[in-house]
Amino acid sequence: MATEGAAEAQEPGRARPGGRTARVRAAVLQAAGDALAEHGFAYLDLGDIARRAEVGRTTVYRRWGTTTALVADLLVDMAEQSLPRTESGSLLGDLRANAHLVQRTLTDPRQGPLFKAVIAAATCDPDTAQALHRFYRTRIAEWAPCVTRAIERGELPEGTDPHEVIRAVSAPLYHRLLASGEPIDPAAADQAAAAAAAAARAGAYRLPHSPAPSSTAVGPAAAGHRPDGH
Amino acid sequence: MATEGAAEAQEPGRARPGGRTARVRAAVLQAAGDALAEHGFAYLDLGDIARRAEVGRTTVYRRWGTTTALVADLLVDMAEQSLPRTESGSLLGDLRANAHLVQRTLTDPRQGPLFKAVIAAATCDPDTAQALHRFYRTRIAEWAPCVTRAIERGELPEGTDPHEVIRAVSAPLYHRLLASGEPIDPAAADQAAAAAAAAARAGAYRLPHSPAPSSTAVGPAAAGHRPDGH
DNA sequence: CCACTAACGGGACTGAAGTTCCGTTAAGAT
DNA sequence: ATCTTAACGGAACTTCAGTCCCGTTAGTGG
Repeated sequence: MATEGAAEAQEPGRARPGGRTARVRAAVLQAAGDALAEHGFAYLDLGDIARRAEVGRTTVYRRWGTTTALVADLLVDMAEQSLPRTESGSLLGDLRANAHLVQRTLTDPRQGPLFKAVIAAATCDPDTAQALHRFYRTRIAEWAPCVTRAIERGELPEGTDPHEVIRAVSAPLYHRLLASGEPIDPAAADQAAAAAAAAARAGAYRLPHSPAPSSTAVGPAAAGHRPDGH
Repeated sequence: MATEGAAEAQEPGRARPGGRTARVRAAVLQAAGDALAEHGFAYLDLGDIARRAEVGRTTVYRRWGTTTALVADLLVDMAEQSLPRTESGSLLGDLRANAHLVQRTLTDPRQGPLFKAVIAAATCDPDTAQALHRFYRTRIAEWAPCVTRAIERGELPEGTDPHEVIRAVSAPLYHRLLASGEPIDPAAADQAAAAAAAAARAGAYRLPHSPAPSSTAVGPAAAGHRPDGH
């Protein structure tokens, strides 16, 4: 899935990735981001992208071919730009920082619509979906350490899945963005962080095959729910 | 905001909503659902819908005009079909039932892709987004009572927002469907339910202006998560 | 049951998305 | 510095989604 096959090896942009080719790619991805943020995925058209990027229409069709493939490449680009991450002393502090970062991103006039569009594109094409999953995997991995720290400090039960905790912070905010339509305000971010922290402390994110939490007396949620590894 | 204005009042299908018109709508919505589930929103085309529904191409264009408008109408239709809801005795039992219902829906070979497509469409058009929000509002409202019961039983703190708890159950599953790509299996459903229950017990979903939980300090989840031994 | 007209549907038309062709530009190798 | 050819880009061409026209069918009210 990851390494390019023989077919893709002869695609344009691989033999001479320097100078002009790189400039064209940057301009096109920039234009694609702008167009997606402005009009949404449905009204994305490659001719418009070419005009905005001031490159030949033919070039865009040859190198990317479809709108979903272009979005997939955009996601690869986005995954490479990682954000600086702050570190407070406590789990809740870190999760709140993460939640507020996501909150600001999703309400940003450019980023919010862009994320909506990118997710829409991913629902239409498996390769684009793969690219999106990778993007989130890298983003989540950047924040996982703060959960690992919390486990080491004894704030969370052994065997808690750090990635799952971080995803739990984002999930309600994305649900607002895409499904419920409820406002994505700082209060929502606080709530998301608090809920994830509480659930994590209660042992809701322990891996299925993790050691039983005998000494780490966690709340009633864990007591009632024995995660049957089936 | 919602009620139809003068402009929409003269749209086809309103003056004579009986017999043929209703049959055409049913056939078209059915065909639209099939097409969305099969190909995704990006490849949805109204000519194809007309062929599948065995109605005139012109009819589809006249009554709905755009793919997003058709999806919006489909969502109105989907909102009208409510699902039967079971009732166990406990909060966790009810939340797990809800989580498993969502899990089964999102992994269903037809429903899963359909929901993806419908959400993609909603990102591209405000009216469709409104229709989607309404759809979820009705679905969430159907399940909210079980949270209200839990509050009455003293399982959850006063002032807990029932809708928010139900949304918290769905959110991680939708995040898997649309963003992370992690599997949506029964274990994920259990986890989602357990996390929502734990967070709710800890008071994470109390309304901002709700009475301070001094006496209502609900049991061990709220108080007992303190890592005493840390 | 009949008249009226809302709504349907076939077919021609149009404009723009996407493809193909081929000459031009510049990246990378020697 | 020079050569090779990967990659770009203008322009003509093709295809088909979306529109328009107008005759036909069938709800609805009298």
